[in-house]
Amino acid sequence: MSQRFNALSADARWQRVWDERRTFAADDHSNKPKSYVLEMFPYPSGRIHMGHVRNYTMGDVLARFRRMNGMEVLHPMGWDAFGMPAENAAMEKGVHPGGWTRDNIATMKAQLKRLGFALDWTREFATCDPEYYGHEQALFLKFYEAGLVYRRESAVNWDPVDMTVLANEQVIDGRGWRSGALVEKRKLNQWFLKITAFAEDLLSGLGELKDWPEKVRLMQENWIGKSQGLTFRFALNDAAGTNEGVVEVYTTRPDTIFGASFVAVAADHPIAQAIAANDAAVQAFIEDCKRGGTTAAELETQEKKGFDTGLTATHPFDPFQQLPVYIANFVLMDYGVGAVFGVPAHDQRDFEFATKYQLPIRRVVSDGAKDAPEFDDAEAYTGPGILVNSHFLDGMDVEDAKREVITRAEAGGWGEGTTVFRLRDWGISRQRYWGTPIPIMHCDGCGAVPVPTAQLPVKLPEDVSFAIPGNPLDRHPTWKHVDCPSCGKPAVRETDTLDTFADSSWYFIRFASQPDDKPFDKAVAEQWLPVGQYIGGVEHAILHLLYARFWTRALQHIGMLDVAEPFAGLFTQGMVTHETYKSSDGRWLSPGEIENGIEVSTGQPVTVGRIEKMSKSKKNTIDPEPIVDQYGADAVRWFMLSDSPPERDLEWSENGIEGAWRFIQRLWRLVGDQGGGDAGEDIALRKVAHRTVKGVAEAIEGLQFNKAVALIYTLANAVEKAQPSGDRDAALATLLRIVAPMVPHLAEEVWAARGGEGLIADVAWPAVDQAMLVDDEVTIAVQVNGKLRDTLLMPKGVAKDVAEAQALASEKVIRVLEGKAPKKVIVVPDRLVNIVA
RNA sequence: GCGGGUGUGGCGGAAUUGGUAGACGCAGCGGACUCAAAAUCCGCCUCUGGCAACAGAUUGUCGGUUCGAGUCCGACCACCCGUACCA
Repeated sequence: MSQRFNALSADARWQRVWDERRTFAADDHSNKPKSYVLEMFPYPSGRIHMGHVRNYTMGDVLARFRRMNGMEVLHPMGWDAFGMPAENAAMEKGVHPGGWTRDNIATMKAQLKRLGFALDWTREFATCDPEYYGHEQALFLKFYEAGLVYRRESAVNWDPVDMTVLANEQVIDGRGWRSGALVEKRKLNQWFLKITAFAEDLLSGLGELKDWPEKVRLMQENWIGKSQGLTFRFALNDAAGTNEGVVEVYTTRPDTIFGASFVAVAADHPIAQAIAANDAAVQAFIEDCKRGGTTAAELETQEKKGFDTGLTATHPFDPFQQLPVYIANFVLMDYGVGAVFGVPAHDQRDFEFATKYQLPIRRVVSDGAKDAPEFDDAEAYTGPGILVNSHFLDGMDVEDAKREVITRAEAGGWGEGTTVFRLRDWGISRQRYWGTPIPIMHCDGCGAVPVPTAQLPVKLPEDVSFAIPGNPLDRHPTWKHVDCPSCGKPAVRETDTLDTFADSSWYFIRFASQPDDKPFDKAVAEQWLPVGQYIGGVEHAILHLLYARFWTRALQHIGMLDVAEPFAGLFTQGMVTHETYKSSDGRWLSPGEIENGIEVSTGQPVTVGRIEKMSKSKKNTIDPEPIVDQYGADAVRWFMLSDSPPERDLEWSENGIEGAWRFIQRLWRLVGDQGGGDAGEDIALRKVAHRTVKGVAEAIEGLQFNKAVALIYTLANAVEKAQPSGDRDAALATLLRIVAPMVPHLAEEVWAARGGEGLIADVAWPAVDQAMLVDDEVTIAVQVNGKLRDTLLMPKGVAKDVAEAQALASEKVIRVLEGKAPKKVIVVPDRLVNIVA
């Protein structure tokens, strides 16, 4: 074997062999135990970035490891190919979104191939393939039949200059990103999926996902946001005291009802709308509420504004107390019933509102220190406590008081205890071209009519223009004009397309089974599902993962698939980061524009900024492809796995990849060594080898690749230092196998050179001899008052009193004790002795 | 604003889940080999004081529980992710 590992030739050779032999094509009919390893499929943005490399390397190591452990592994790849960037490219460069996307896919596929991932490319598809989105349309119609789809008005960001809907991302500081116009909310009729029908199931299902990160389950739980509260009605009166009907409110704090000082309704609440009909001032205020975008962060942080309607609401427990009714910009029509009562002393938002409009602030829950009705603290008290100034509730704790108010409201017939979820139905309408057409037609006579299944897929027209803003489907001359399948009269197609989250809500099912005539085959898909290990960025912790969970449950609900949870195991990996650089005049600079701290083009010194996520805007990206050219796939893979724990950020560094490359070469020299055939024993080395095998296996299964790497270094170090022996030869053979999932090209090359049979990709993971894992000696720490003073080498399992006696006999201990008698001695077997003096 | 997370040497991190803090790697320093360099190999490497033995300090900050805290509890600080039309 040559002195150096020639990565470039080895990479190409083995990638070709794996391709030709279809080594990683999963067999639906295998009788081996099945394992589905999946990484979140990429959006074809142009080129592979380091985040992809890291994500797919992790999944690849696990997939290869499971193959070596006798499993039939499904490890597929495809493309999340619909989305806004393709339309942006179309507008900026005059290309077709489809062509742009296809080109990107070709580039990125070639780049992925060069990293030697053990992927089943036979199952590849892109979500923009009509074969895929046609089946998605079929699923949409199944959901429609099952009553899980409906249409209603909902607000979008509206750019009044470009006359177009903007994504939240396209609103910058309240203005449209192209026109610069102030964005406003506008209501459109849009399609929704009834995810709230599954709120309870999606919540309780989290309990079964024990192989999900706790943080993701928590985030989803809070997102679904189940709360118990009271829905009740205030009698509504005008200024003259005449009854004007009722206003219904929802609250999670019925206990604080005696602290109420106002009622607030949303700007689009029917009461607000009714008053506005003949009051210009109210109308103006409601118009004012429409300013700005639709994001929660914007709504929550904007200035709290209210408009006093002049109406009052009668307190249900006190007919003499009248609460002013406001229209407020912070009340959302989408949550609860679109109206709340304000308790300034015990809700921070209400507190700010009351302060601004000089409404009473009355304490009704004691914080333990104060209980007078006058409230003079700087902020609301929202903690637990005992009710005060609340008539019959006085003396109760918060929970008891909630129950008491609900009981009385129900008895009095003016309210009921209700469960409300924060989760809102999934708005799936997008006023855009590059997405799955929603397979509905609108007929004047018949209303919304589903496209007949035989007419699927509803394909996107190719001849579209992006010269002007707005949805090209809407202004296409012919595409939307059809005959109603029900009555035959002229009708129009729905021109909204589906949210791309719909595409990614079932792609993992299509990977498992992809017949031509239906979205998937139930029995085949169920063989693979749920996905055993799903890996991707934590930024998807809520939306994508919740939508996919919902979609799967909806399929189960309509009997198409008997799987409740799509992803049994989830792992969220960290980002790849890099230093940022700025020129002397404040421009971002890419690493390539700098040499030795000097900007090459100007000769000016460069400022090194913070380490941040690689992004085009900060110019701190490193293109993986030239790195692979220079160092080979294995070095890149090794670097991606080393050092940083996978769930944390990984800082890309030149030193890091250099170090990985050096280790690859060292490994090559080491495992390339044929060994001397020496029969001698080296029990210590044998122990290290077996421990390493066990430790690496556990680390890979636990996706703790940095630990696996550290263990492999330890074994490599031990083998290098060892004298020739049969155990050394065995350790080398072991080392080769355990690095195979991480550096597969090098491993195949050595395996072949050493005359190994077949591919190392198909070889079994080494067996562990349990006897090699036990130690007969242990090092015991000796502490005085918890401070380490000495260590003792003792036989494993030594009796407590022996350990104690030896510890007390230690010279160092005697010196520290200075003749004082120990008060107490704590002995932890095989671990430590702590002398309390 | 709200929800979630992270914080340990010069750097990335490890720590048997309450029991010897700093494994392993990177960088650095010293040495070997070489005419020289690269590569490789050997050694040192948390900080402070000390020639050393050794002593003291140290896991974002402050406080608490415990024989013993990186790990548990409370308060705070900084940064990151998400916030429903970016994917």
